[in-house]
Amino acid sequence: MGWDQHLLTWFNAHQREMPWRSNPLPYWVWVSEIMLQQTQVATVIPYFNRFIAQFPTVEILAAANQQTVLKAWEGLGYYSRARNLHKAAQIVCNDHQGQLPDTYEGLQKIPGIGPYVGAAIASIAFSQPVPVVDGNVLRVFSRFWGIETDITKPQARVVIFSRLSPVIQAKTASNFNQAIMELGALICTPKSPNCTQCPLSFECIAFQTNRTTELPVKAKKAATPHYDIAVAVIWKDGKILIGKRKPDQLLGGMWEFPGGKQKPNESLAQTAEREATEETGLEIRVKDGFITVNHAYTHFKITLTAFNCEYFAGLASNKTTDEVRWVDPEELNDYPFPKANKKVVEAILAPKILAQTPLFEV
DNA sequence: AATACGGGGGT
DNA sequence: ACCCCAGTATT
Repeated sequence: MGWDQHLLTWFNAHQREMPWRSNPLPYWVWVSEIMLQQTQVATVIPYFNRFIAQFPTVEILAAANQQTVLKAWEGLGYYSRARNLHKAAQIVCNDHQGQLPDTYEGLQKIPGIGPYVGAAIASIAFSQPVPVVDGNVLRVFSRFWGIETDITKPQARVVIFSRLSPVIQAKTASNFNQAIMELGALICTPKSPNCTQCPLSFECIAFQTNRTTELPVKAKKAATPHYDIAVAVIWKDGKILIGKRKPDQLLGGMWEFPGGKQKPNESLAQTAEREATEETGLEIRVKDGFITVNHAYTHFKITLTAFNCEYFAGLASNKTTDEVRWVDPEELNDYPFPKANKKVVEAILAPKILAQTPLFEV
């Protein structure tokens, strides 16, 4: 029996339940695979269930507005995935009669679908014998075949894709691809792989030569910089000013409080006032800071401090954002906020019990 | 080929 | 702290 058969047998016995596995409709596979990019299964499951309940078909997704889709994506990150999925749904409905292309090449013409998702949909939804090459696959086969190509280099994908292509078969393409990824997630883990339970260990070069800690070869990432950020929660007649970030940038289409990076020789309160004026044209004055949030993005880290601010003068304008809007505090949860700003929203809305002093002593 | 792009979980 | 995660688009 070949190693691929051992893999499939193991998968039949050990695969996890996932909502999109119960019924691999192309639309479900599509949505799940977009969500699963750089995101663990456990994180995706609740988002997937809510998303399918809210947008049960590609037509309903296409008809939704982008803000609704971003709100459904709120907290999941990589928001270009949501913007591309929404745009792609409209393309599929307008140009493809609501049907996804059913080939590896055709799928990759759809926005947001690259080599991985193209192969995943082609194999899982359409039984095409195309191998997926994700982070799990790179790790599993670097070890299994003793490949020493740095898996952060594009070349590693080419090498492993071409070696898997003659192995994968149409009849079992869906399970074959999912089995490798499941093996990578459950057994052939980055640290301390569970080789004693691995169905491929009998032929695994890394295991047989005791090199599982040396493979895969992977270049280290540079340390990310840290920035101090101040944001202004500007109050006027009981409303708060928020801005919508421009599309196709970091956190595009999401809402935020005006603010930015602290400059040298500047207090955080001064940062909040300067940035708020630069971004909105308003004249404001900081009253008090009320929360500090630490947050890590992909390429940098921030410490964000939020200040309650008093409005003095000016007409709010969208100098650096797509749109600015005065909203009631109770309306804040209707808007999609990225994580760090969401924590500021929660602090605004939280009852300030601890800050209150008793009205009278007994 | 290199870089930008979120956020959560594991060690 | 650092690494990793069912990657893609852009340069």
